[in-house]
Amino acid sequence: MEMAGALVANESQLGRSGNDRAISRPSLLKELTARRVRMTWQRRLLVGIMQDSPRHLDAAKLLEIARRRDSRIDRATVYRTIGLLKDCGLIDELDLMHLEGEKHYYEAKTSRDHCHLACFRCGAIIEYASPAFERLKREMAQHGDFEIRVVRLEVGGYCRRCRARAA
Amino acid sequence: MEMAGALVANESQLGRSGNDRAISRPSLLKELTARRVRMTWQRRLLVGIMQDSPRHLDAAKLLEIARRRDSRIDRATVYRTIGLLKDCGLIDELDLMHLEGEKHYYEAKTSRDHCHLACFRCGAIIEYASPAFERLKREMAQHGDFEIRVVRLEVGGYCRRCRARAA
DNA sequence: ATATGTGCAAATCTTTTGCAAATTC
DNA sequence: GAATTTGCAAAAGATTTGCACATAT
Repeated sequence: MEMAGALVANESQLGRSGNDRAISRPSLLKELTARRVRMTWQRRLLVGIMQDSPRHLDAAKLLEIARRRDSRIDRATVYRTIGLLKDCGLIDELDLMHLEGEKHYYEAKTSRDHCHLACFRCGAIIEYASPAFERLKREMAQHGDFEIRVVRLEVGGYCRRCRARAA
Repeated sequence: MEMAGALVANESQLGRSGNDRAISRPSLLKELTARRVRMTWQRRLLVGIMQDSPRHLDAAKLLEIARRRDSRIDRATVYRTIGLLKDCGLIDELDLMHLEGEKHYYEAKTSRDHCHLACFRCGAIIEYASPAFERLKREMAQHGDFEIRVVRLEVGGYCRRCRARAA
């Protein structure tokens, strides 16, 4: 009995969907202090934004939002903090199929990996998680004899709405 | 970031990953002429290199190799040709987990999609194809109601050899 | 007290672009 | 001959870095 996947979210909100359990996000701040990472107001600010943000942020957007709350924060700090969170494995880095430029997007790691379907036409980002994905990961780890730390599955194509519109 | 050794070439065993048949690569040149794309010696040269190359090339490496055969070729032409091939859906763009910098890597599209396992320690790139991957794609297309054009699955972690070495 | 993090500005790296000249069909 | 492609040089965009100063533990 093959269980199909779930559209986890549409462009913004990770939450619950269909008959899937909710997808949780651990507190980035807690995770950092648990790792005995030094805390500064800059890090608290940035991490707070990433935590709350409903959508995928790129470094520039993150800086912009942070600056609105405290203009003393610098671009370099944003990049350095992103690097820190990445190294700790607390956020994932995405390309979203480079729909607009070469920048990267970030999101707090969720309890279940999910992939991103990017519509070339309207730019919608659909998140998709499924047991088949988990199974594939398990298979790669076992059969490929590989200790998986990060997985990034991105798909480009056309969403239902755009296909209908083009027909 | 880290990255102990040099990027080991393609450690791939495309024909052996998963339990599958050999994977073929259609002739890029034929595909292009079939699409009535104008042919120039620059394009022939670049496409020939991509076709033959056993490993993943980035734009700079591609330019370097091309220049050895004809120094008149320009960096811009390389990028423009890559763009052309991408638009035609004849090559795939990879990040290989950004093991060294933000550049992109390219490979002629194969008859079956495969994913890339990148070892954070030794830099080896292992290619992995499997029916489970095909199944997942089918599921995403059907259940997510999405017309898939490009799929990119990249994994970062530690290969068997490096795990053994670290133990 | 000391190791670590930050702002600033400049540097680096990759990719893109405007335009006149060259090439392909 | 008209449309397209190229080389060149410069620009753009994203990210990183050196260093003197500030901050956290």
